[in-house]
Amino acid sequence: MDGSSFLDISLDLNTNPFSAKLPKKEVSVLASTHLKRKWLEQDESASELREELNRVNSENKKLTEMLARVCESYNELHNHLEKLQSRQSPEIEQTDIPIKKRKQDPDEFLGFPIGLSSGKTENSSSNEDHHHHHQQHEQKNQLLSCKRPVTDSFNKAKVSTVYVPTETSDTSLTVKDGFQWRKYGQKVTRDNPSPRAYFRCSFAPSCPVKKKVQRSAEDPSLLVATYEGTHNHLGPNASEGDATSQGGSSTVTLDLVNGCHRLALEKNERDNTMQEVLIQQMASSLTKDSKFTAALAAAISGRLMEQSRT
DNA sequence: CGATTTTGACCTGCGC
DNA sequence: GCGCAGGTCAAAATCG
Repeated sequence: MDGSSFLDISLDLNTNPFSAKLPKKEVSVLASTHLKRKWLEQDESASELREELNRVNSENKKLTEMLARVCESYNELHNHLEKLQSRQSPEIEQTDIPIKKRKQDPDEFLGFPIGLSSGKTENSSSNEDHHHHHQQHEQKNQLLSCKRPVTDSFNKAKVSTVYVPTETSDTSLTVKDGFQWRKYGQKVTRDNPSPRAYFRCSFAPSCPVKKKVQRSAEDPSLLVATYEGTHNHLGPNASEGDATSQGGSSTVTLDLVNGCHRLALEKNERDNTMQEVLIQQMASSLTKDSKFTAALAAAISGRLMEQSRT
């Protein structure tokens, strides 16, 4: 996927909405000194405003450049990752989306582009090889197996994995993704000392989405969130009904993760997971930058106001 | 007081 | 058939 296809870096941050409306210095004949003073005051504040706007404009430019750089490095990373993947597991390319069954051949699993299943080195000993395979199998099943009687629709439920960097001291096992979740279970699993938390979307039973969150055994600073299924509703911050309706609301909620998540779901399973990992990391680092989020919020609200005017 | 979380019990599928 | 492990349920506890 081309990074720039979902991130329009030509975004007009709209931080200069008044530039076209600045009063031209037409000298009119002012009859009284009172009026003259008033005009001088206005002129002064206008020049102050202009200065401020210039400053904001240059900041805007810097942000745009920053964004372009981020997209560039995203594309580089993505290409690099694809190259690595095609070199390491060419057979993977030919397989379809795996069915969630315990008997699933581990090699067919496509959901772990990074780390989790590659922490142990390959060993030529058949016994250990088997053991290694078994461990991989277990790890993968950990995130995929579903032993409940499943309906057809559930069987087709999309599974995606998201890695979220967190503080190692944070034991809450919460991943902020814009949706509201209700925890319904927690379990300690065999090959990971940290427990796994089970969440259902708060809109359940109408929304079938579930997620599992567990700290990565290999990198405790990472939370591994596994999503099953797709939301059949908007996020809690969105207006009800039509996703495209902006409804003239002046509130802008930055939900980069969610938006990208939805985009990624349109691709196949493997790409989906890869993209989400990268997107998640990008989004989390961007949303941590308060300046960026503020500027983006201003830009979006500016756009909305502009649209509502036209 | 309703919503949410916790946690032990129970269910289910799989391998032996 | 049995044991194991992951997933879910539901009563109790906690929170806002």
